Amino acid sequence: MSADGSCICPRITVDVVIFGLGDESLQVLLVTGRPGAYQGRWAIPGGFLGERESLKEAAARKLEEETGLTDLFLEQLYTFGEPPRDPSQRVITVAYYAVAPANAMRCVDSAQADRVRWWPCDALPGLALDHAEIVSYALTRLRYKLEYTAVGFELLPETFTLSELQAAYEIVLGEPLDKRNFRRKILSADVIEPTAEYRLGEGRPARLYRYRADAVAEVKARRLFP
Amino acid sequence: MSADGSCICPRITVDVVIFGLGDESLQVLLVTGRPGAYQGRWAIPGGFLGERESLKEAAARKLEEETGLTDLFLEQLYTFGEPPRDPSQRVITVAYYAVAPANAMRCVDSAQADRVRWWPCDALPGLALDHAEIVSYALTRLRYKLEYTAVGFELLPETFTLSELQAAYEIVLGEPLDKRNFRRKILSADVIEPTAEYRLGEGRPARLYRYRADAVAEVKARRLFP
DNA sequence: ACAAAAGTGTTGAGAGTACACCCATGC
DNA sequence: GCATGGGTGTACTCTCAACACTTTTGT
Repeated sequence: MSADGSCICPRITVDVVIFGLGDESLQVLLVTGRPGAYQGRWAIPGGFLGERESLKEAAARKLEEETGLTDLFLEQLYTFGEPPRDPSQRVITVAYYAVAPANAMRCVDSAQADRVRWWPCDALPGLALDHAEIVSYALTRLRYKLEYTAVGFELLPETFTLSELQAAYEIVLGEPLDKRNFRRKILSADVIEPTAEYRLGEGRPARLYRYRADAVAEVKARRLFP
Repeated sequence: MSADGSCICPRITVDVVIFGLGDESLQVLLVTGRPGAYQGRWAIPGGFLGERESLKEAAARKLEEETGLTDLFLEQLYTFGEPPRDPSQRVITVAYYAVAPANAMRCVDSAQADRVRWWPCDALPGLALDHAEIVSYALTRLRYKLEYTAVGFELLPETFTLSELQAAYEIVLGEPLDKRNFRRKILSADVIEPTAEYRLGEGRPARLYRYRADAVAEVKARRLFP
C-alpha cells in the first residue's frame, strides 16, 4: 500500500517452489531474510510483482535471482490469499513451482548457505506464513504430474542412464519400481533415445540416453469415468 | 487504485465460469453490463475482491449474485494477469469455475435474458477482455476432470437415469459412448445406487439412480510414466 | 575370479473394446 | 401390435504386474 495509507487494495506477491533432486530425496530451495512479516524464518523465494511484469515473468525473475538459472520448467500452481486479521496488510500470493536439473543445483552458492540452501522435502524446517501448505501443494502436483507428463526429465541432466532415471522416479514417487517393467515402459513410450556414450562406474558401463526434444508425450490416462 | 492515484498496485478481481448442461450442449452463464473496460460485451460474472473475503468466498458471492445458487461445485482455475499498456489500470483476475445442476439452471431469471443468460459453449458471442481464453481454459479443465473424478454428477439433478448420465458425458466430452460399456463401467465403479423410482417417458420406464454421497471416487489413472 | 551394476523375456490376470438382441410401456 | 427407449452378455485384445538370471566391466 502507499505510504500515506490511502490505498488498501491487496498487494500481489509471486512465490516459487523450486524442486531439485538430491542423492536420496527430493529437495526444495528455501531462503531466509525475506522482508516483511517473515520473522526470520525460512521461506520459499518470492516478492512483489513488478508493474510491467507478467506473473510468469515475475516468477522467472525470482528464480533467476536466487539460483542464476533460466529456462527451467516453470508452471503456475495456485493462488493463495486468506484474509489476515488486518486487511490493510492483505497479500495475495500467486504461487509457481519450478524444477531444476540435478547438475544445475550446484549453481546455488554454498558460501551463503545460511541465506539460501536446499532442504530435503521430508525434513523441512518450520516455514514462514502459509509456506508449508504451498510446498505441500506443490509436491502433490509434482508427483501427480510426473505420472502423466514428461516432467521427470526436468530433474535430470541432459544425458542420463536408465538406472538414474528410475532412481529419480523412485525418489519423487516414494516407492520402488520394477527394473524390467520400468525400462520396457519408458522405452516403449518413445520419449528418450540412446546416445553413443556410456557412463563408467563400478560395474558394467551404462548406456546414456537423452530426452527427445521432439517427443510428444501423449497423455493417455485411463478414465475413471466412464 | 485510490481516487488520488497515489497507489498503483494492481487490483484483484475474482471471475467465475459457470457451466450448466443444456439439451444438446454444454452451456456457460454470461452477463453484460459489468462496469469498467468491458465495452458492453458479454463477460463471465465477476468483480472486485472484498477486503475481508477469501478468494473462494468472493467467487461464491458472485455465483450467488448472478444465479441465486449456493453450494455448487466451485474450484479455483487459474490466475490471469498480463500487464496492460497502462500499468495504473492493471487488474489481476483469479478465475474460478462452477458447475450448476440441470434443474438449477432455471433459477436464472429469463425475464432479464438481455443482461444474464446461458450460452452454448460451442457458439459463444465475442467476449470482453481475455474472457474467451478463460472459458476455453475452464472447458479443458472440466473435460479433463470429468474423466478422473466424479464431477459429472454435479451437472445432473439429484436423481437421474443412466441414459441421462450417459448423455451428459457425451455432451461434455463431445464423443459418443457405447451404452453397454458405459453402464458396466459406471455401475462397477460403485458410485451410484438405484432408487425405487422410475422415470416414465415414451418407451419403457427407466430406473432412477442417485449419486452415493459416501462414494469415494478413487482415481486410479494409468500412468504414462513410468 | 569376484564384486558390482547393467541388461534382458515370459506368463497369468484384469480391463478395455466391439458388437446385436430382447423387454416393458404408451398409444 | 407397433413404436420408443431401456436393459442385457460374450469374445478378443491389450496392458499391467510379478518374477531371476546373464553380461560386462574394474580390481
